[in-house]
Amino acid sequence: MKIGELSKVTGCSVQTIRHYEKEHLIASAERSEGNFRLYDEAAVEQLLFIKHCRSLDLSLPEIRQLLALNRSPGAQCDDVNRMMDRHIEQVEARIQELTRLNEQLRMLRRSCSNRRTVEQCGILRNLSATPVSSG
Amino acid sequence: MKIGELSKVTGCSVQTIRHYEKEHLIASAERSEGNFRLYDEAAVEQLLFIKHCRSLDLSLPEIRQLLALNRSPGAQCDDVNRMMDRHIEQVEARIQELTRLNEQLRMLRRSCSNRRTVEQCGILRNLSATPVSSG
DNA sequence: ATAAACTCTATAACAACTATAGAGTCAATC
DNA sequence: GATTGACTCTATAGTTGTTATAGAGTTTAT
Ligand SMILES: [Zn+2]
Ligand SMILES: [Zn+2]
Ligand SMILES: [Zn+2]
Ligand SMILES: [Zn+2]
Repeated sequence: MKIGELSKVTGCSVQTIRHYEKEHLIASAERSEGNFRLYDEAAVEQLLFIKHCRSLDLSLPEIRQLLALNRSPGAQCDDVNRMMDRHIEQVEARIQELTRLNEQLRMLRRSCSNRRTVEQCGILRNLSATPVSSG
Repeated sequence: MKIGELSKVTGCSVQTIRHYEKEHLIASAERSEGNFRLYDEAAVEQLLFIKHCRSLDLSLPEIRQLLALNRSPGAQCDDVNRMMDRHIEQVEARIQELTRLNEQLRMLRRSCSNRRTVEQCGILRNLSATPVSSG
């Protein structure tokens, strides 16, 4: 299987696959006589694993760590858990941050009722005022 | 006022201020005899405006647009409103996305109860399985 | 005169891709 | 056998909003 087919099968772009190889998320593929990368089913599996992780916003270094653990099946999985906990924390922190932001944005948006000139625009006036101290 | 003082007063780093100048968010500062940038109170105001916008996650192009509108006080402020609406939409979309993500992460996290070996780790097993189709 | 603290420009790094350019490979057609 | 088209290769730059350098120049104080 050449890289184009792997791309179709997995839904990862060709460049992304090459990028993952350069970043050592997948092993360097064997090459054909004409220097084309060649892949097998194992590559499909691994790429889908990576894609799944990415869909959960895990970073490439985090995924690299998970892949390494996956390769040493005897190890304890405390490391995996710690990583997941930290990652979940960060996601939740980001949600809180965006939620606070959203409230401020909606409040700001309410301060303009269209059809005004910029001069009287509550949005711009509020943006010009000293920002709300936000931690 | 030189750039270091402006930085202290506004809380923007020196590099950030130079960056904003390059990106035309603030006008090119006048220079001293020794080629140092010189600022006045208006620069402080404008930088605080930008900082306030950034704290709301408005992008630099968006801020550039707001600043331009601010400079033409006769214009209608429909543009401002449209931008804010779009921005709010995006923030809310991101919140939803992260919330869904968070649920999946927590579910995944529950599939491992520590002290197991990686081989039996529910997290890694689930990550290896075909991802949940997520729109 | 010299040192410390500041400023200048230009450039690279960050994350995770995406998009080019320019060259090479392969299969099929004429 | 030459040409076309689809594919692949490497290398490089762009995305976003900073942050961090390097190496040089300026100002202020001692
Ligand atoms: Zn993470
Ligand atoms: Zn308005
Ligand atoms: Zn926006
Ligand atoms: Zn586990």
